[in-house]
Formats: sequence, structure tokens, C-alpha cells
Amino acid sequence: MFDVTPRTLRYYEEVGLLQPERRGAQRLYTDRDRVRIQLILRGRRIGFSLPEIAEMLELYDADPTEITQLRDVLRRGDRKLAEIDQQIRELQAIREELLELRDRLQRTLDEKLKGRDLS
Amino acid sequence: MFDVTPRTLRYYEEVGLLQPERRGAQRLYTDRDRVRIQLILRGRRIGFSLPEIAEMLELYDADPTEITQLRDVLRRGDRKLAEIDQQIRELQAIREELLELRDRLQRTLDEKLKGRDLS
DNA sequence: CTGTAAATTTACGTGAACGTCAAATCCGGG
DNA sequence: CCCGGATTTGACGTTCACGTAAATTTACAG
Repeated sequence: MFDVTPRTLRYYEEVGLLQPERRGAQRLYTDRDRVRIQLILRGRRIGFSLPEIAEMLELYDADPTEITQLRDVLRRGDRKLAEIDQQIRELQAIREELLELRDRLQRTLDEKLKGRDLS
Repeated sequence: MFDVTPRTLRYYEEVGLLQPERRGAQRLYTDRDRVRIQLILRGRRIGFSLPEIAEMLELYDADPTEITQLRDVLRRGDRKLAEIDQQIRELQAIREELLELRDRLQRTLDEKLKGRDLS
């Protein structure tokens, strides 16, 4: 369904990212599990480690009854947001550089083509 | 200087990302090397593998004399750009979700505080 | 109940990206 | 030239995120 092997799902369970129900010995992945799997895979695609992803998932399923706990979750969420903003900035920096490089190459290509026309 | 161990630099050299000069047996890291090191580290921070980073570095130091080669480099650069744009989009998606979550938590915190005031 | 296909468990293997440690080598100062 | 500290060179170890193969166990049609 998500192009993921059973081994991977069991590993995610092993490290605490998933807790599928059991019907006897078989694992039952609920909608909640499927959502979490998608979040995990997206996190992996952008290079987060499984512990980092775990931090983010904890933000989601935390049901903080205590005000101090709630403040704590908010603080951790803000830290994560700052990290992500930083990462976006780094990606945009690389993007800018690649665009510059692209323009340079494009110009030298244009020159070479013009030179060829004149010959 | 960049908070990186000698072992790491030698490993990057081993896999072809760096080619520092030698004064006798000692490695001499030039400005060019230092720039490359920064690019490598930035790539690592945002989760690129060393082979992926190698691809990008090749784009920089390619000096394509042949027009076909130049077109090829341009094409590879565009592919990389597309990947990076995709990654930025995924990060922004996560960012949006975290912001939503943050707002929800903030609101329940506000309610709890209001409830406490009234008691 | 029984065979068998599927799911689980257990355990070892793997590639990437370094860490770590010892041995050898180099290199500048006296 | 000699020596002590720095650098280099293997070589093996480690962690993460799974892959893989074998042995069990389970589930279910007939």
C-alpha cells in the first residue's frame, strides 16, 4: 500500500513508532497506524532519523492533561518548528546556488551556440 | 574550524569528495577544499547521502568543453533542482501541520487558563 | 481435523558514515 | 642528528535502518 516491506513495519514497531493491534498473532493496522506510517515515510524522505520522527509523533499523540505538560509540549513543538525552518532555509540556499550555476551554464551554452552559428 | 574530525575529512577524501594537496605527507586544505567541505556539511545536515552530494559537487567543478556535455550537466542540474523543490514542499507541509498542532495546543492551554481564573 | 499458505519470530547479514586504537611515519627545534 | 609531538596509515569496531534466510506458528479452506 505504501511500498514498504513487512520488515520495515515491524522495525518501526520495535522502536516504538507503531503499536498495531493484534487479532491473535496477526497485526492489524488501523487508520491511525496508516497515518503514522505516512508521516514516518515523509520524515524519512527528508532525512530525519527515526528518533527525530518519534519526537514529532509524540507531539501529535500527546494528550496533556497537566498545564505544565501542555506548556512542555508547546515548547518542544516550537523547537521542532525552528529546526524545520532552518532546514528550509538551507535548502533554499542550495536552490539559489544551483539556479546561479544553471544560469552560468546556460549563458556559456548560448555563447557556444552563437559561436557555432557564426562559423 | 568546521567542527569536523580528521577521520571525517579523510573519509570524504577516500570516497572522492576531496582531493587536498600534499606537502610531503601532510594534507593541505586549500580555500577550494574548505568551500567544498562547507557544501558537504550543509548537504549532510539536510539529509543528503554522500553520493548525492557528490553529484552536486560534480555539477560545480564540471568544466564542459563539449556542447553535449554541457547540455548533460544542465539536465542533471535541473533534475537536482526538482528534487530540492520537492523536498522544500515536503518540509513546508510538515511545517504547516506543526503550526496547526501548535494552534490547537495553544487554544486548549488558553481554555485551561481561563477555567483556572474562574475557579 | 489436516494440510498448506501466510504471518511471525529469531537471528544473523549489510551498507553507509564515520569512531577508535595501535603502529608506523613524518617533521621541526635544539 | 635526534627526539618528541603531530600526522598518517591500516584495521577493526559501531550505530542506524533495515534485508534476508530459516524455523515456527498461525490461520483457514476443505
